[in-house]
Amino acid sequence: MQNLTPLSAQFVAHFGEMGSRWGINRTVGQIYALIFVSEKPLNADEIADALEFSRSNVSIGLKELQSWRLVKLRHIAGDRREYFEAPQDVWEIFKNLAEERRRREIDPTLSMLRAAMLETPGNEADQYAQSRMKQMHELIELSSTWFDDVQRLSPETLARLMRMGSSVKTVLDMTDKLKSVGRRKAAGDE
Amino acid sequence: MQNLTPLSAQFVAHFGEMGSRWGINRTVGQIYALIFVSEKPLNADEIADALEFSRSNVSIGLKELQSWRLVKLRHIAGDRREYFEAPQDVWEIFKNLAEERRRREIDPTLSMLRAAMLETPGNEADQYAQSRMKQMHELIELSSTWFDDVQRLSPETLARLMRMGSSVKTVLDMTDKLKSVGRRKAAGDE
DNA sequence: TCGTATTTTCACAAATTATTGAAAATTAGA
DNA sequence: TCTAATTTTCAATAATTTGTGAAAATACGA
Repeated sequence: MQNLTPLSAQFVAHFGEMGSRWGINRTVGQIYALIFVSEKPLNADEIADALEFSRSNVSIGLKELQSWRLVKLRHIAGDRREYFEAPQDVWEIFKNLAEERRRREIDPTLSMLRAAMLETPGNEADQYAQSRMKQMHELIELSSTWFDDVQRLSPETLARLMRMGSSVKTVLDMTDKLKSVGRRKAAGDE
Repeated sequence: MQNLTPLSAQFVAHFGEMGSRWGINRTVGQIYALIFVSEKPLNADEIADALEFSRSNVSIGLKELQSWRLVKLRHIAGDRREYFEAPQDVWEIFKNLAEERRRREIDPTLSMLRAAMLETPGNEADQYAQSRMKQMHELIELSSTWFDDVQRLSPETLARLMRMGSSVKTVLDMTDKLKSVGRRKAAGDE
């Protein structure tokens, strides 16, 4: 790799290797890694040059990264070329990625399952199959609306929640107790 | 697909199509779907038969699913063949999957980043690159220890937490207030 | 509008991954 | 140990995905 320090080269190579596990390809992984660690935005030629990929390959890779919202297009005054950079805030990156994955990997399944819920099972086996699909549907629905909610929290709140770890349970229990007291004060049990 | 009701056939086909997005292949996706909606455990021949795959392909697919901990091997009395089933509890499935993904898709990156943190940056660009890697490392570390913690919660507690959605913030704030009162009572500020 | 810098598309070649049938290995009883 | 049922491996081929260079399209300033 042209011009890369060992530190960056290692990072780029790792992203290349992991790319396929992450559902992007080697090239795309490397391009992203390069952009991520670069202080200033890069143009396609710089990337092709640094990674020794063909210009067209870089073009396709950048399209792919844009579709994942992993890179942002930037224009630099007095330069016609398109420059790319990764968002500064890693939380933003995380959220974009999660959203995009959800859109591609989860939502289609959710609608398939919703449709399956509406069918009338034809026999005993079908009835079981549908009940399994229902369980899956509920789990996915729950976790994805939860994700929606959490996503709306500020990075600070989110980080706070995470640092809290499993002690959320204690808080949850505490809240329950308070709520039940409130309920008892206000009216009878439901 | 041999013997499958339209409902199951649709489900199986969907998992086949989504497979590649999820990092497994079409065959593996379909095999899993079939096992998931089946009331009783299935053996490899039944699967090959139902999906019209070669026996060897099914064997490879089942190995793959076992490595993901998505299917469990079961033996049936008086039958030498190996039978496979999916865990009953969808939360268990979710957790297994998440754990396995983490092991394969996140942990290797975490160690690469840890190693990168130890290097001494050679120049200004390297210094920036390392700071970016540090940001990434912190984010991943935080979310994965959080995941460890949350995973230890019972399915009920977890479901409760999720249903709570964004109102966790309120609870968090409340807790902070209580804690700060406690601190003030006990000693001075830190 | 033209000319040029830049990006994108596309057909093909290369590489990788999936699938198969047959052969080999394993397993459990007789 | 031998036999038969069952599972796994493997080499071949098929299918899919990735990467390239050249050509086409686009965008912008003169």
